[in-house]
Amino acid sequence: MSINNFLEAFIKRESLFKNKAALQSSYIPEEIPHREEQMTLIAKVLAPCLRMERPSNLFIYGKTGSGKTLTVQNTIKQIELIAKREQIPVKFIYINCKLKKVADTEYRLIAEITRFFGREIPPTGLPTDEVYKIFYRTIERENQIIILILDEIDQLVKKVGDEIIYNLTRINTELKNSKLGIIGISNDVMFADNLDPRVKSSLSEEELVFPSYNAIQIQDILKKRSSESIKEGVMEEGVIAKCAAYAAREHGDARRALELLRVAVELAERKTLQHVTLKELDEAEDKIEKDRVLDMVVAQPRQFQLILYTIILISEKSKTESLFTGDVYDLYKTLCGKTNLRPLTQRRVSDVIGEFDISGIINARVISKGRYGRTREIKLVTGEHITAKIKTLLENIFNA
DNA sequence: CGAGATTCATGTGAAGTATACCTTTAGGCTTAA
DNA sequence: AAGCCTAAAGGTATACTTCACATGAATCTCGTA
Repeated sequence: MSINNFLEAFIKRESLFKNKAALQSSYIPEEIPHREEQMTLIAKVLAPCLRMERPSNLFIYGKTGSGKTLTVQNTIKQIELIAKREQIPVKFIYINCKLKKVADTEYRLIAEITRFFGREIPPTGLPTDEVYKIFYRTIERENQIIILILDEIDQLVKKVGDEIIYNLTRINTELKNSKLGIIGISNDVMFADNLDPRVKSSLSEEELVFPSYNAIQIQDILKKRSSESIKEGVMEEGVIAKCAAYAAREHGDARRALELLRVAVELAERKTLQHVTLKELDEAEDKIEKDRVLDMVVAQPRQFQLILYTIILISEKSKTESLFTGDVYDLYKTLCGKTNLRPLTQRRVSDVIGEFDISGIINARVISKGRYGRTREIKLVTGEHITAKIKTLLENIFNA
């Protein structure tokens, strides 16, 4: 079939979607099922800002895909609406702390916040307290309430310590015109326990836990969203139930379930099918995982990619045996010679492996082999054919 | 045989270095009066 | 003389290196039964 034919056919064929946007992760639905309680609490905590009072800081936990971000955003949207109508100067700033090169250090976080007020901050070069001063001045220019939402705050604190949060909460004492409230969102339930008690008490003046969804609730969510976004009768019997079951298996991650559904329909559409069957669902699960990992790999710096490549090579050779930092480093060094890359030190490589572990591409555990020293035991966590995909991808990068 | 010492390979923290980028300042040149 | 541009000076954050010490269980050592 020529491309032209394909495109013609594509236009004539009816889409299986009614409103695809409703399945995308950026979509904020009008209603969030099973989260009424949490929404009211957030609203109660934040409400004082409509009277120009500083709301209590709020700390939220819950596993990924339990609706934390969505619920917060929805509540904010409503408050913003009222604030706008009543001309109350409330400003919400949402920042995801996980994003590399955006908000993963103290400097970058403050710089990023300040950027929300239209003030450009150079990527490096200024002293950090200078950036703080710019931040003060910018928000003090006008009388306003600022609510700062720090998503995945655990990642940030894990990397640079809890002093930032302390500084941020303390800013209020120095502000005259404006007021700052903080909402921290964390996936890690244990996170708060490792905080400095002072920081902890000031951050979690109010606390809120999002329980994971169970299978029935997920199914509920899926039904609701799919009726909004997908045409009637497209989903074959049992597909949604299966989709919910997949998600429930993963501690009730609703985001994942919705993505699964979307991709499954997309796949069916691409195959010019009229219905989505369980087969597409399985393929979708595979595709999502593959895309997620591959995107992550592509985004890594060269050195990181080469280290990952080494790990894949070694784990291929010795399928069952565990592999250790030393082996990786040796092979990595020789590969560096071939690729014309200056090898990093073992110290650094050790850190890189640690970072891979955090990002979830590999699994690295520090073990002691007794008489034979101490090292990290490294395992790939991706499935075999995905690993193969990564490998060819990396080979292309290094041959080019 | 078992408790304690030893050992190995690398984890990990602190301090130092290179690089890239920022602001300030001091010329040096141009321009207008 | 005032204004503007440029380059050097002095400063910072970040990624990485260097140095030095910490770790923890398998193995070894040696005293004891």
